[in-house]
Amino acid sequence: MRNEEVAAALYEIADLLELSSDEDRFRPISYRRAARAIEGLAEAIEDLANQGRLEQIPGVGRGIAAKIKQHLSEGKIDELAALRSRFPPGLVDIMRLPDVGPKTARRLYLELKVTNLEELRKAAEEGRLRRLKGFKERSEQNILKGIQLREATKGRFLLGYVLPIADRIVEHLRTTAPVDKVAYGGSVRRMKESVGDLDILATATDPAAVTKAFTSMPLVREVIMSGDTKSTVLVGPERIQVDLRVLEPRSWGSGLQYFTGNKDHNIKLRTIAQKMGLKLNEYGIFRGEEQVAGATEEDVYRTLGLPYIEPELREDTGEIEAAAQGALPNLVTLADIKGDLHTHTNLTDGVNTLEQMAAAARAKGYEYLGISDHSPSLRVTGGLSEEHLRIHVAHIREYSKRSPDLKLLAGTECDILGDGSLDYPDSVLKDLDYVIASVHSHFKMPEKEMTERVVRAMSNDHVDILAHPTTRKIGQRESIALDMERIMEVAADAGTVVEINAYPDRMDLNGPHAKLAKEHGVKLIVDTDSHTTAHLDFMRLGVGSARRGWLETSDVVNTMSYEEILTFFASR
DNA sequence: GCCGTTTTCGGCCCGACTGTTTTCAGTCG
Repeated sequence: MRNEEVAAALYEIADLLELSSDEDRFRPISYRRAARAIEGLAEAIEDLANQGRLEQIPGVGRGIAAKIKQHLSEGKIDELAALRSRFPPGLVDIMRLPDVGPKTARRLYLELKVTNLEELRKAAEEGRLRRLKGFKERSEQNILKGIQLREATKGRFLLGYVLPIADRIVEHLRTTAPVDKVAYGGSVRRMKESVGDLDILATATDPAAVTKAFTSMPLVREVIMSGDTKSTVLVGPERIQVDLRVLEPRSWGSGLQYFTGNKDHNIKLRTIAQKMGLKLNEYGIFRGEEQVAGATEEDVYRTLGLPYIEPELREDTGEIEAAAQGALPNLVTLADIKGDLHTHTNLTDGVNTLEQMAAAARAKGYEYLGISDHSPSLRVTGGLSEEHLRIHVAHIREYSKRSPDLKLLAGTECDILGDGSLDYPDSVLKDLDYVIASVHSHFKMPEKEMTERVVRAMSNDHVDILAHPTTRKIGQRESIALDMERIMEVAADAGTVVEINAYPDRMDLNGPHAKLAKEHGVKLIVDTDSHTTAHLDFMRLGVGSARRGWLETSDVVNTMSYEEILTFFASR
């Protein structure tokens, strides 16, 4: 599947078109729409191209189809190459800073000769930005803050992006290399929402052959080092660092444990070993020279007097103590999830129809799917008017009635307006199966005001779920200023369900916040915020966050059956 | 560049907010 690669090229064309002031402002929109549709395809773009079906993709017409074909056959697109030659490559990075768009990026380039983030930082630090018309000291500070935020996540990648790559590499080695066992470790295995690199572990009798298979994978862009048991490569257009360690079978468990981390968790385990007169390292647990454990992770933990600790808990935030007391949670799993309640259709900013979304949910084996399209104030999403919502709801109910297996719930993702009021009147909200409320505007309110705003929304009796509470976008936008303790207190009091939004750049709430919610007795829901059928797969990421938050099935409302969850919302 | 029960041309992504503005351009969703 080269879908992501094609989508990336189209996104880049869109970015560069925006920088060209002489361009039609609708062209970038068209390219982005096509790129999103291609990302969401279940089929391989190559197959569609071969079958002459590219123009069946929504948003792909003759022009874009031709460019896709050129990309697939020649590995380049003439228009993209031409656009690239017009601007320095760093300009797109500048354009992606918060509060900076194409116009500002272009001016910074033309008027200050700034061509990348580093030069921009220098210009801001030297106070040169404020010389520009419309810029003051405040704008300089904002830009510096934006660069800082970007750097904090520099070289880090979204779990939602890396996890499929990890799966592919593991699968590739399993099928093409002489490995006995192979798995990924590191922060990916702990389901951290952003990860710096990828660790692959394997056992094999012929380590050199595994290393060779690893370094010659099609995905590899550069081989950094390649030894007998340890090698490092960079993969994909983002050049993500992937390390491979080939272990002896008797060290499989200890190696996997060691490379899963995190560091603090490992240090604590080694301390425990030490106190027992043992030594723990990546090769096993040793008493003197003698290896006493290491073949499996269970083996390692058991030898230290502990039950197995799930990877998502290994952050040294109390899991080792809980394990010692036999008080580890029985974590929720992906298989426990019976439905997804935060999804969009093409009536607002989703790509697929209601019927397509339902079919995809059915294919996942869900009992139910909730449709929650946007409310009117989110104009660009085509937020539904009251009248359109009523028609939509009727359509959803009619589908559900005809469907014996998968049931649909009619909901909304209703905007929380600046004053904490909701974007639909109560008379509309009361007729829905459930109501999701969320913040999409006025992000920069001070904490007190913002907290009161969200509290007011939660206090509306019709609001069932608070979606993506912090509204952060990883590496792009800071969390809004919220008193999270207060939010959780109010949620517990009002019975508001709080969402773990599994969309890769949101992952909101994150694990620690989810844990906080649980400690307040708040119920949570794991939702994908799907805008295409393919996005339903994000559930796995959200469940990862739930597990990082120590959540059990009883904490997560979409582990309930259809009847149970209907009753649950109706009784609130 | 795409698209079509208002259409093969002319709309589409509009309105609010922000910061710096003196009347608004740029950004965001």
